Amino acid sequence: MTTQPPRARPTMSDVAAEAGVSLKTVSRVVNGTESVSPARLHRVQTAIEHLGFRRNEFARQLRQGTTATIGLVLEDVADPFYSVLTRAVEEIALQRNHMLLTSSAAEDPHRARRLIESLGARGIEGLIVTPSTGIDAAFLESEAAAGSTMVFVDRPVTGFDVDTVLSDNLGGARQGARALIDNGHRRIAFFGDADIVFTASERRAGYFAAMADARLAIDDDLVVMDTPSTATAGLHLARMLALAEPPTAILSGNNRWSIALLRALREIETVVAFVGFDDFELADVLKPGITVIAQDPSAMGRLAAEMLFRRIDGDTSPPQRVQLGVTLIRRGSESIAARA
Amino acid sequence: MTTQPPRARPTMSDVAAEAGVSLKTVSRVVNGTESVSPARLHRVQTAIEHLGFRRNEFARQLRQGTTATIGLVLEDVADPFYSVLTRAVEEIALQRNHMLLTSSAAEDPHRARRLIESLGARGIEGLIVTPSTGIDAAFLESEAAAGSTMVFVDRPVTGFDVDTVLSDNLGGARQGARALIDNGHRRIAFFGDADIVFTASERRAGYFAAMADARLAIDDDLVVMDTPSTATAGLHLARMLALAEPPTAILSGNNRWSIALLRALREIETVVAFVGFDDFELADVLKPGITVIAQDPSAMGRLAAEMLFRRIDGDTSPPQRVQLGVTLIRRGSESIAARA
DNA sequence: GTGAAAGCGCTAACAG
DNA sequence: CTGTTAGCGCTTTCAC
Repeated sequence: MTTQPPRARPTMSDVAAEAGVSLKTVSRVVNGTESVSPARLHRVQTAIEHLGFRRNEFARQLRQGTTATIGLVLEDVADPFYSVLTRAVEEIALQRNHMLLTSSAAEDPHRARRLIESLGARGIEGLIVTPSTGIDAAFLESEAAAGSTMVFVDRPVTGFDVDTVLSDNLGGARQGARALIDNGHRRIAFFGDADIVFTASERRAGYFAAMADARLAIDDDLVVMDTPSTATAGLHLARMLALAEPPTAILSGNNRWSIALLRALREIETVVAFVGFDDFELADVLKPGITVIAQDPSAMGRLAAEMLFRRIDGDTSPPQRVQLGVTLIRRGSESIAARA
Repeated sequence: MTTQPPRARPTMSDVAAEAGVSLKTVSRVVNGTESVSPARLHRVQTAIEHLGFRRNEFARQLRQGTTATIGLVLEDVADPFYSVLTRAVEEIALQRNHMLLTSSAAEDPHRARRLIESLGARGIEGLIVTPSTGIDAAFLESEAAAGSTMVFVDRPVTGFDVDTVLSDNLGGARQGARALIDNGHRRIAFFGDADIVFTASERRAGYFAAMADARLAIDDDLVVMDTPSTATAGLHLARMLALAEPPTAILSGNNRWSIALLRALREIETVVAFVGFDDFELADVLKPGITVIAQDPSAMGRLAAEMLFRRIDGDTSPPQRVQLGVTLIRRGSESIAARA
């Protein structure tokens, strides 16, 4: 067992000693800000290479009071919506020479809180958050007061007014429902996430609005607000299809419901008209192609990051809430006949 | 005597002053390591809450020489394979109270290098990397020597022996090709990424092996090694289907090729037997279900993170290379008749 | 139990 | 152009 000697990273003093110059001269060379005589410059550079010196960013940041790091807390990086958003934030951060600390709150407000505290303690300069449903607005406010600028994305936080980037959830769902109604459907089922989730209730409101626009009654039997799963999708479908007037179309409130529902529909070999909120890979390869209301997670991430950096740069204008449009992509599934 | 500018984070000295105790006592309370008399404890706690004090992690880390942060550099977080892997790494990091600095190298070795340097300078304790094809092994080695333990995932680095987590790429592709051969196919096309990509050449080798096992000749016209795109998928398919003996089956070397090919096949309304490397959402909803060779990105991430923390904890045993098995999931697309 | 003093590695301020 | 002297906010001796 050879225990390695603690290979201590060489410091600037080590370099200074090796090169026979002062600490400050090394600092000048490393930062390249001020000029140093060619002879010394060379000596220092040689020493740096020889020792394999790298500046300790922490010491520097401690001194300068800046960390060149931003944080991103969202529900789940493994979800395509968030992973695309993450990538967009990364790009902006990289442009600004900042690194990104990321973490998934997994829909758990306690975990979200812990993560945000942990990021705050690390002195991030700003934080982009998808605020978990149920997270304490007062906590976020105190955290923001403690130093890190915040931008909310995907969901707002009631009672705490900060820059926020949202999709037009209501308008999108309304548009999707209308596409089904325009194709002659009047019995349209809606599947959304638990209604405490902001996007879920907004989208349901869009569905209600479209139904009201067409003077169609809402049937509670056709409205499901629950966490998506293939099993529950199957149960609800079975229940609905056994109704005297079964639904002829489905409006799915999110990606995971769409996938669960399509899987369940396939299992019971049933075809109904379908529109889903959120685009997903292969939606165009299925037969018929699945019509979706597409958000632009990349644009949301980019915008949130840009807003954040504007604040970091000192912008003190009032907080703004930006709502991005969504796009109805017609691929055929919305126009399946009301009676198959 | 220094007047506090607005929004300055309170420090331990501020707390000490407010509570009328020494700095060290505050430190003791904050860390909870040593005992403090109840009276002072209370005074300090009150001061902490009153001032909204939070410990500056950077100062602490500077002093202790530890950052409680690990880095993750992969090709693209937006790719489901990597986003699932990321999530798994996050979980292990969280268990260990570490935060995660992530970034996408976007298949650009220069960018990868820049990111890794940037992470190294931030004093991360360890780094999990999907080494970009073409990245300099010497650079990685010097970076590792400079302090941060490394673990490679998904791809090895030739000439630099560190802990590595891989999938059984060769065995998986061989198994996939055999599934097609067993269904009577002899003209099997293979689509892989550019052959400088480790996983691509391994999988091609698996395809070659299966063909050799069955004493089938390789037809170069049926082997494509290129970056996936729907456009090129269409061109290659058109070319192949115009051959005297067109392929009756396709083995796709990765996720992106699978999607591009399925899209192109749908456009030209052609059905061939199909097996793809990497599982993907909705593979089971398509008709027929798409048979895949499934990797386990979550297990890969978890394993890589566990190996990394073992090293951080001081394990100095020789580097190991772990190969995870893959699973052939039969969903029907492999058994489409050789002549449609 | 408690506190004073000495740094961690770096940069800023101010001489020469 | 160069070096000296202070710190950044915290933990760590080592005294009391």
